Amino acid sequence: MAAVHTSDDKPWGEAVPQDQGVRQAEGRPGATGGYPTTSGVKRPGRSAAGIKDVAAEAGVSLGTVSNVLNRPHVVSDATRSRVEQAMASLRFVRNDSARQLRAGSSRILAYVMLDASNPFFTDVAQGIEQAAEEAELSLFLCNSNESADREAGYLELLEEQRVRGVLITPVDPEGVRLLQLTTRGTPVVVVDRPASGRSHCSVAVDDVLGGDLAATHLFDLGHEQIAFVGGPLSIGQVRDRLEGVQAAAARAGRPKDSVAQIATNALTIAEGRSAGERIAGIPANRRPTAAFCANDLLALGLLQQCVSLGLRVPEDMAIVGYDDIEFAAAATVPLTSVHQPSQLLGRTATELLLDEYNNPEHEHQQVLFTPELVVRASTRHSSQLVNR
Amino acid sequence: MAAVHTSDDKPWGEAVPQDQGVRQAEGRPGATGGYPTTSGVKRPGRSAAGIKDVAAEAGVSLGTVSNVLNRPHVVSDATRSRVEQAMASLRFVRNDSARQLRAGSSRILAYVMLDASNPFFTDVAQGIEQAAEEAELSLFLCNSNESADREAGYLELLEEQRVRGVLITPVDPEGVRLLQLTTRGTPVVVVDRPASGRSHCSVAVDDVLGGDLAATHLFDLGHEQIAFVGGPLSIGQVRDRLEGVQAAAARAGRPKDSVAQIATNALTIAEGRSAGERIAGIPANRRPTAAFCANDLLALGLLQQCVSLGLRVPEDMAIVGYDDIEFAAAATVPLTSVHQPSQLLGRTATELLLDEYNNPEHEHQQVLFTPELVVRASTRHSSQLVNR
DNA sequence: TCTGTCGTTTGAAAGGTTTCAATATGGTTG
DNA sequence: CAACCATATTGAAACCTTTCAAACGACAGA
Repeated sequence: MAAVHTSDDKPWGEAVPQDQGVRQAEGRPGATGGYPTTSGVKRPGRSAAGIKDVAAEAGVSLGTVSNVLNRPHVVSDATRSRVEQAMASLRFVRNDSARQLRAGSSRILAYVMLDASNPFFTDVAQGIEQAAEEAELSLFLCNSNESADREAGYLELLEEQRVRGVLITPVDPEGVRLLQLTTRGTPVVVVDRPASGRSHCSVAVDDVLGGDLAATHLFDLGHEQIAFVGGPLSIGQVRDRLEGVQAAAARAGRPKDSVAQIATNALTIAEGRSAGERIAGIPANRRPTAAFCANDLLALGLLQQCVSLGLRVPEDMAIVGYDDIEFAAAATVPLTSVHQPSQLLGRTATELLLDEYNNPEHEHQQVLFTPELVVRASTRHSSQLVNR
Repeated sequence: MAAVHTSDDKPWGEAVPQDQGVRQAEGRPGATGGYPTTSGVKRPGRSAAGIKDVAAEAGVSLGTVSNVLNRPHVVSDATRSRVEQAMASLRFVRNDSARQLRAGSSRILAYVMLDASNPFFTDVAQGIEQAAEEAELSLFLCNSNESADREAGYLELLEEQRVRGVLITPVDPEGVRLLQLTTRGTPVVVVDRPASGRSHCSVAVDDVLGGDLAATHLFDLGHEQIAFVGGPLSIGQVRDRLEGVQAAAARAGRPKDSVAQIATNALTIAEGRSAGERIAGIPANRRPTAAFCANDLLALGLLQQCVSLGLRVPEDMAIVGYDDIEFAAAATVPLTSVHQPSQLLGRTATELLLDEYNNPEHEHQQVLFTPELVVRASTRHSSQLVNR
């Protein structure tokens, strides 16, 4: 029973082979070979002392123990400490399922995020978390990872869990599930998209304006030909930002073809690189001199590819991103980007959610924030290097 | 009741003022001013149709409805569809608290992550999520954000929720709470740190070896003086990586002072910049010609600062990071980095957790993966630009 | 017609907590 | 000394589901 496992026996199911060696030429392989494993023992097994056992141990009634848990002030100091001691010695852990079943209310909020690996959304999550903490609520993060199925699964789960409320940046804002939630009584706030109907609150940033700001900035700098890098257009944010670009072009009296659309399949770094390749492939005389990317990931990929193909940024190619994530500001050529108040977005969404829960007079709102352009070196000639 | 709110009345609690205008000189302010809000109406109110109501509506017994939910095959087609119809018309949502209370088991896993905004951990989370999905379990993410309090709060909550298991990259690996969990019967797997005791499984990467790989690489390239950028040393990973560096130096027969320690207060981009400033401030003849950073965030900050202060990378300053996050590979000067199999880490941890739950013979294991050095342009002279 | 079998449905118990009206215990006041 | 009060504690009901032994009905075989 207390045997020590050797590394060739793998008691925990499928083996996890380790790819090893150095990826590229130079490195040293280091100590290759599998992973050593050792073992501990004992499995305590959920003993599950309940409130009842605690009561018995402390020589009081059920109700008193419950009071210690929920209304400590009504119970005398002596009894309370006796009960607390009993809890400790029995290793009592309150069963939240039972509590919630009886009490009806949960202290949990959930944020179903579109893509946990995009720093923009983790920023939003941070804002939510702060607001939740102030309200003494806990936050669970769920990553739909842009899969509608996963999103639906999480929504179902959260509904069954009777969470206090759900914040979500939806894959499909028109999905039935979202409506279902509110219809059946779980408050929902949509983050980073205006709500489609009037069935819940939403908090978003004016993406059309954001696109406009970016394009106007580039036109003001004298660029005649700019590229809009982004896609697919099924993503509302992308559509809106492009619309803003076109509005800016129109307002500035530019011809329709002053904006070249470079379509991408997703808003990722890899797609940004691919876009960079395509742009660099355009003959220099017809090549846009500036690119506005639908988000910073694309912009970073684009930036990298341009530099690696010998285009200078911003001299040969000015770049504007969107979201203003930390990595955009931290790029070797710091990126000009359209800043969204991401934490504030999260905080506001949470406050709306709480209001919906607490305030019987609550009425759904669509809050729209204003984005800001943050100008950095990627659109500013190096002669005027005033970074940071 | 269906009144439309004007923007100067803020029914949802504390006002959220919007900072507006453009950060730096160039931009256009765009449409400034507050946010317009509109309102919908109606609050459905948790009506809460239960299994009982469904049974009544469908004219069957409680047990039958439960069977439809849990063992659909035992109930006749006719009854089943009748019940399903009743569920739909009553908008029935199964109450998971009650289910879990009675059934005892939860289908939820949780990953308490150290820092949701560090891509390394979201990569780990991705691996966990995949493995969880294959086992038909759901994953909740909790962000301790490097706060021991928050971590403790989450652990308590998860324990009360009776989740199936907890994966965690702990702030404090020695914390009592962690022990408590396992003692009381919630399976725990520690991720990215070897478990301290033998009370639970752990999955980690050999950080000493990683540091060794990095330093050896730099010494092999001919660097005489290298800097180790990282801190605080209270973080185990940092200690180990530094230890690896020193081991490499010793093995290569380098003098003790061939490694300069540049201490940081955290593993962030900002701290990386600050380290860069300090390094650049060293007189050129005594300045290290290479830096190994305890993680990629530091390395990115360092890279940016060096370039902005006129040091060429890698010619004047070679840089090696750690974690090999996507942004490291995507930097304008792609970063050499010590790769950790982050997704695999998550997947393996999950498999260990499941084994602990399913297999009565389970014994705790400490799995250690081997890191790999990925060489990129930040340590390779541009003459041999073979990036990817 | 009786018995046994199979597929379906039922009824009641159980799970751990919270809530609340009711009771017990001392202590004060008139 | 009785009546009253405040404070502390109790007991039982309720929350909604799952589980499982038992009941049921129909039907085949004897």
